[in-house]
Amino acid sequence: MRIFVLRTFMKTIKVNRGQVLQRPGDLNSKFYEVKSGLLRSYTIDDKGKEHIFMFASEDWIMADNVGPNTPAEMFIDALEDSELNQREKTEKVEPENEKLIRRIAVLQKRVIMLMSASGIERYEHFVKTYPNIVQRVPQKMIASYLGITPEALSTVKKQRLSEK
Amino acid sequence: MRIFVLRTFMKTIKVNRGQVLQRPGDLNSKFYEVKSGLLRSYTIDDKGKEHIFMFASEDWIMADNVGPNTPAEMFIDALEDSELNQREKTEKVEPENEKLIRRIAVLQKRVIMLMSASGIERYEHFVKTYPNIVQRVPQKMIASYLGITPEALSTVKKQRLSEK
DNA sequence: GCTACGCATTAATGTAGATTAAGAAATGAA
DNA sequence: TTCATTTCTTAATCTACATTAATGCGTAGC
Repeated sequence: MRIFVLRTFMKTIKVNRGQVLQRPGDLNSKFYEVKSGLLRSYTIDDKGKEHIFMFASEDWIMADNVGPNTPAEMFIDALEDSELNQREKTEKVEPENEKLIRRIAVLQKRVIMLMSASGIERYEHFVKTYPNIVQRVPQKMIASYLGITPEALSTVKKQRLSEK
Repeated sequence: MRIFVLRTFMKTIKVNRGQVLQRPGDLNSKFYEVKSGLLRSYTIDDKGKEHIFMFASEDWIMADNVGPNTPAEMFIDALEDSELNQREKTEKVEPENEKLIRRIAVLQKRVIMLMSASGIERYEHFVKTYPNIVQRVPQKMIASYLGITPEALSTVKKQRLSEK
């Protein structure tokens, strides 16, 4: 039993192989439930390289995990002719859900960083995002979080410093 | 307004720096809301190397994202003396939440794999987990999902094959 | 049936970061 | 404060994977 009556503007749509459903920067507040076919989401980094974030086949949900009315981070397109249920992200969400969605957004960013950014770039992103954590834990734990060795972090930090 | 009255056996606890709250394999069905202090979760790979999955400071929630009554994947310990609200994962969850939690579990696994497994190991895990996807997309997209180049995947697959 | 384009494979070479090791600095316990 | 332990830095060497490039293959379109 649900308490919120969701005014869900659900629409069933058919898309062809190759069709793009979302581009980075779009204020697309939709997500897609795959009834048949196959979708993919991916980013393109500064070097022009594609990084696939996820595939979604039958019964999976495909969404760019950013809030509604936040510019999209990723491309979404169809790898096969597909049939989808399209819904709005703006459906009322409970506060409990909101926390989970925020956690998914953090993890999405983390995966993208791990796949497309160098050690020093991940470090700089971390420092910007969690400045308070940086001051409270030893360097080697930050290295461990970033997926590099403390030695590499030390070396790479010095290099970056001397460049400025 | 919530419809489910959650019988939440919430308990406020204090832990000292260094104290371990959870070990891999534990059937620990608890999660922790950090009131003060700092927690960390991490795995140890086959080579004995630590990989920090997340830090949780004030107002963050620390949880090993596996279902209740599923053996834990990670260590959780305190990096500072901390005060925590401890709750049970077994609180009633809505089906909507359940989907989100499953997605978080998938992402958690993905991050751990990216940090601690080699390309070929990630490939083998992917094939085992999504055998149907493997057959439906070109190799180069699987490589992109895994975070390696198609060339590397091709080479490494051949090596593995000749070893068997 | 061709033709062309995307895909897979292979090999040569390059590089970010791992590993190892040793000394310096910081931190914590007594 | 002192001693011991952990953490950080630096440097030399090593390795997994990236890059580049060339070749052959499969398949969709003509």
